[in-house]
Amino acid sequence: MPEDVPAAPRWRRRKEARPREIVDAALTVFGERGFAATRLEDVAARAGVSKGTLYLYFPNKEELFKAVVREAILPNLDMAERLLAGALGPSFAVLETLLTLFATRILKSRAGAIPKLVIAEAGNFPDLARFYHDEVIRRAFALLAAVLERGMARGEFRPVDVDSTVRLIVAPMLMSALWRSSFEALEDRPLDVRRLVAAHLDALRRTLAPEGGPSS
Amino acid sequence: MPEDVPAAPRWRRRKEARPREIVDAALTVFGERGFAATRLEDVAARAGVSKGTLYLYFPNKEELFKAVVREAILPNLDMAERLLAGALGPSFAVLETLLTLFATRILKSRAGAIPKLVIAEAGNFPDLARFYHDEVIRRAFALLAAVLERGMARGEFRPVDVDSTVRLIVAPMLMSALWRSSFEALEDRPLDVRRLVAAHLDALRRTLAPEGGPSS
DNA sequence: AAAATATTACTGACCAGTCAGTTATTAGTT
DNA sequence: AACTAATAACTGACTGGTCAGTAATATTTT
Repeated sequence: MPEDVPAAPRWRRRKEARPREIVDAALTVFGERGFAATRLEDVAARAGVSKGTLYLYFPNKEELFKAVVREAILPNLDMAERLLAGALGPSFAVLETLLTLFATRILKSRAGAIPKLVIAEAGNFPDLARFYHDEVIRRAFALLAAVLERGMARGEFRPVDVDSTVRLIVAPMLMSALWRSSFEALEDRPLDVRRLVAAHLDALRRTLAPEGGPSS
Repeated sequence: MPEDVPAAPRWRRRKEARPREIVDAALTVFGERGFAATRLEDVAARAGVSKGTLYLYFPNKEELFKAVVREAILPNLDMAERLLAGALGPSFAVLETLLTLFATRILKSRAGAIPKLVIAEAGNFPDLARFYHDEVIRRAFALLAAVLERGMARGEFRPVDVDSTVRLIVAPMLMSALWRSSFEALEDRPLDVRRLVAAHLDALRRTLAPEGGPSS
C-alpha cells in the first residue's frame, strides 16, 4: 500500500454551498419531525457536516427555521403577487391560477410540511408564530382579498364578506397540506389533490357568481 | 398552641374523582403546550396531585392523552350521530345543525385545541395519529358523507363528489380551530366564528343547490 | 394491623448550544 | 516550486438543564 497517495480530505471548505445545503436538510428534517423534536445533529448529518458547523452559519435553531421559511415559501408568495399585479383577464381565472400554483408549488413539494410545523409549534415558540404570521399569512390573506375586491369591482363576483371568504378559500388548501403531513400515511389511497381543487373551484364558482348568472 | 388538634390531612383518598380531574387538567395543559412539550408534572400540579399519582390511574402519557380524547370529543360525535339518525327534516338543516354544534361544543370549549395537538404530533407519535384517525376522523367523515348521500337521495342536493365535498365542509371548521390555537393571539380582533359559519353555510347552500333552484 | 392511596426523591436518556482543538486552504517567503 | 506561517472552516466531546417513568417511603382509611 503506497502511503504517499494523498487520501481524499476528510472534509472541504465550502463556505458558499453550506448555507443552502443546511437549509435544505433542515426543511426535510423539520418537515418530518417538527421544530422542537428535530435534533440539530440530524440536520447536520443530513447536510454532511458536523453540528458545530451549523452554528457557524446560523446563530440558533429558530433562525435556521426562519431561513427555511424564507427559502421555501416566500419566493412563491412573490410570484403570486406579481401574477395578480399583472393580471388582465377575469378574476376567477386569477383565483384558479393561484390555487393551482399552491397545489403544485407548495403541496407537492417538501414545503407543504411547513404549515403543519408552524401551527404545531406556535404556542411554544411565539416568535416563530409571529414571524410566519407577518411574513406569510398576512400577505397571503391580503393577496386573496385583493382578488376578491377586484372581482367585485368588475362585477364578476357578487358582494361577499371578504374576510370570511378568504378563509373559505384558504381552508381546503391548508387542510390538504396538513392531511398529507399527518394522516395520509394511515389511509390506503393518497389524497387526490387535483380532484379536491376541482371541486373547490366548482364550489367557489357557484358561491361567487352574481345572482343573475355570470354577467359576462 | 394546642398540638392535639388534628390538622386537616395533607391529602385524601379520592379514587373515584381523580381520573376525571386528571383528564380535565391534562386537556388544559395539552391544549396549551402540545403533547410532547407537556410536562406531566404540570398536569399533576393542575389536578392538585403529585406526579406519581398520575401513574396510579394512567399507565403512561399516551394513554392519558387517549383518555382526554375519549372524554372531550367522542360524546359530541355520539350526539351528532344520534342527531342524524333521528333527523326528519331537510338535509341542509341537518348540516346546519352539525356545523353549529361543532362551533359551539368544540370550537368554544377547550376541546378545540385537540385537532392542533393531533396534527402537530402525528408524525412523532403514530399511535396517537392512528387512534384519532380511527376513532374521530373516520367517524366524522362518514357522518358528513351520510348527510350528503341523504340529501342527494332526496333530491335536495345536486350530485357531488362526496369525498371532496366532505373535506370542503370540514376544512373551514378545522381551520378555525387551528387558528384559535395558533394565531388568534397575534391579531387585534378575535376570529368571528359565527360570521364565518354563516358565510360557509351560505356558500354550501349555493354549492349544493340542484341546478334548477331548490326542488322543494 | 393491613391495605389502599398518595408523595417524594431518584434514575437514565436526551439534546441545544459551546468551545478547545484539528484540518484544509491561502498568502507569503525563499 | 517547495517550504512555511497565518487564517478560515470545520469537528466532536462536553455541559447544563430537562423530564418520563420508577422506587422507596409516608399517610390515610378500614
